[in-house]
Amino acid sequence: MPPTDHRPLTLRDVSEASGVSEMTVSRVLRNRGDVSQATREKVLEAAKTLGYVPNKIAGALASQRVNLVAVIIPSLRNMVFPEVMSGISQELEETELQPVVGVTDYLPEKEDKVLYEMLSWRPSGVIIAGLEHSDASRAMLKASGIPVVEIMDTDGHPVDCAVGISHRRAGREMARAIVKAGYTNIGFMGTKMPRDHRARKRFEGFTEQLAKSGIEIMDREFYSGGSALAKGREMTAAMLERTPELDFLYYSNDMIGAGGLLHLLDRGIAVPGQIGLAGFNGVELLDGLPRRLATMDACRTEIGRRAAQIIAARVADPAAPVAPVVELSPRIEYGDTLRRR
Amino acid sequence: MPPTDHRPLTLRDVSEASGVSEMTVSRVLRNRGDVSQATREKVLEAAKTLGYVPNKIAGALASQRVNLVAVIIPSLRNMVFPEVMSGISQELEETELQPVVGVTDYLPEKEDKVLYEMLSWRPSGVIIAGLEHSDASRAMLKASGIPVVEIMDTDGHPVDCAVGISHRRAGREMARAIVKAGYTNIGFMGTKMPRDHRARKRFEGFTEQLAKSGIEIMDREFYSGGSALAKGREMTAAMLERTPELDFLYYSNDMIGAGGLLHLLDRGIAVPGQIGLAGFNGVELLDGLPRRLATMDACRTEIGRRAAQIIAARVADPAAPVAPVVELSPRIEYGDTLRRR
DNA sequence: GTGAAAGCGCTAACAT
DNA sequence: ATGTTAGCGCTTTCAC
Repeated sequence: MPPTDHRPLTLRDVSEASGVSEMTVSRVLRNRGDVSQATREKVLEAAKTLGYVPNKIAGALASQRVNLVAVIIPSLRNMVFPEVMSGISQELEETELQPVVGVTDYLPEKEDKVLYEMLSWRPSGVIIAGLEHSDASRAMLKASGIPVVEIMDTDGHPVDCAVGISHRRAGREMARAIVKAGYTNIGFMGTKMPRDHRARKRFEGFTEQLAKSGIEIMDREFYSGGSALAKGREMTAAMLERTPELDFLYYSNDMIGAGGLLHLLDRGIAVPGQIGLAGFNGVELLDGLPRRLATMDACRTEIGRRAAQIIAARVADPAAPVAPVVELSPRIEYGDTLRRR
Repeated sequence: MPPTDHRPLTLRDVSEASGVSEMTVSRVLRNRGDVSQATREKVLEAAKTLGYVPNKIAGALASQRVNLVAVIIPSLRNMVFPEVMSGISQELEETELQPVVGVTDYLPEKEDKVLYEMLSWRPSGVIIAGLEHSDASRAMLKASGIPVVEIMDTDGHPVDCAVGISHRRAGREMARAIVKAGYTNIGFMGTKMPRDHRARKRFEGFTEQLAKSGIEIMDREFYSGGSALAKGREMTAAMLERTPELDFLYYSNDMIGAGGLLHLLDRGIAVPGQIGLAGFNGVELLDGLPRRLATMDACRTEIGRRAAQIIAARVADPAAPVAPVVELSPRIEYGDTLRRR
């Protein structure tokens, strides 16, 4: 076997193999312009037998167009983001655009880096989680001149436009429902992530609203690392030990809430009679637990869809009108752990 | 405000702003070659104040190098894959390489499309889930001339090389452990996914090994869609109704296994005394359930790491020696649902 | 319906 | 240490 030095095939190779000019080959491969049926077939045939794969790098440089949409999210391990991704993919499937994911691990420095990296590929648009970004990132986004949609959160000022829910409001509404249901001794558990602005805003909205009813959180605890389910169990056990008079536990996510629920059931504590529970996200994952945890849907797929729609519309027509902020309205799902009044 | 027509900045702009040749600007921005401290600072200053972001498309075309590694997986919604991704990211973090994800939804046609799409960006390597690909995909991978690592599975013949576990063996080993523990009336539950070759291979290995002990599966059921936990519950209930003499249930993944476990506990059935259970994957997610489900770790992070290492090594030195197949050895985790003999 | 020429924004290779 | 030249593989534009 000859030492096949792997020079990738070029348009020229297809051109020579088919006896058609590079230009016409290019037209056939992109379905652009009029090409006779005869030449079209010759070209396709040649391209296929050679195994030609077009070079998008050269194409993008020449055409100044890149069909990529940069999607920048904090993590893939929190089910929320894959679900947003699905919404985005579904919507972009109908277009020429393709999502490309970058992960920041909730680190602003990494966000800067990932964003810079992605922008250097000159994508057609950016979808980025959250409204809190470094000055450097905001500057890059503004200077990029491409459509930018900030997702998940609407409490703040987008660079370009935003699609999400108000986490502050979500926290307030949950507080209202809990107070209305007659609970007064309330504990909070969440993740120890100062960078998780959305969890923070929910917490703030929650405590503010409680304050309006003259209620203050009786106990709180934050965790990091490990299995959320197990942590929910442990934290709940510890908190009830410490503060036995609690009658409601609000969790910053459904997984730790589920852990808490399992602990209470193990202990034979009446839910929601003796102690009520609520989480956040509405993860389908948990359907199938002995009780359905009260929660609030974060509208993940819908957010992805809407964001993708905006990008697609702006790519199709840069002058397309865009609402600066699209705020979706999640509803409380009472499930079986928050009594209704 | 003048109608800022957004021509993105080029090297030339930085060159003019700093009074340094384009070539030297390029050198500074890439930390290549000797540049005096003075010019370096001038250039960095100019680039920063202008907000210049290099154009990787042009860079890649000129240098014929693209620091991207294509990672092609069936789904992001199955936690297995984000975990593999983490392993890959961790490992690539130390290099210049960057992972780019493509999702196939377990559809061969989509795999062809995604692969073609990614290869057209001329990545430095490909990491792709599974060993089963269309002829078209195998041909593309071979012709690409770049390192290709097929992951997750080692039962078959890789195009280039593979890192994973033998799912057939995993199925056999679980069968052996179950038989050894004295269970004989065995049921199986899994996903209705003819495309999930790894689940299929586990099932095949499982039944083959049982056959050697003269045991045949007594009942089986496959589901699709919906929450795995809930489905596990339902299927388990239905199966025990139908075939009450079952004393062991083997699930193709931990989520449905967990659903089954919750059902049995609700019903007050002794686990693993009356009925034993086992799943597959070793998802940390589930730590915190009332019992730890017997399972087998799929070595997800490790697989990602190893695959990334291979790509990185081959990019650094194309002649680097590579083992054609790296087979990791998952161990049975007995947990609390499979008695030990 | 098809082709030829110019150039997209960078970097390799070679000056100086 | 810095600059010059010639492309990378395509697409745009214009000519036929």
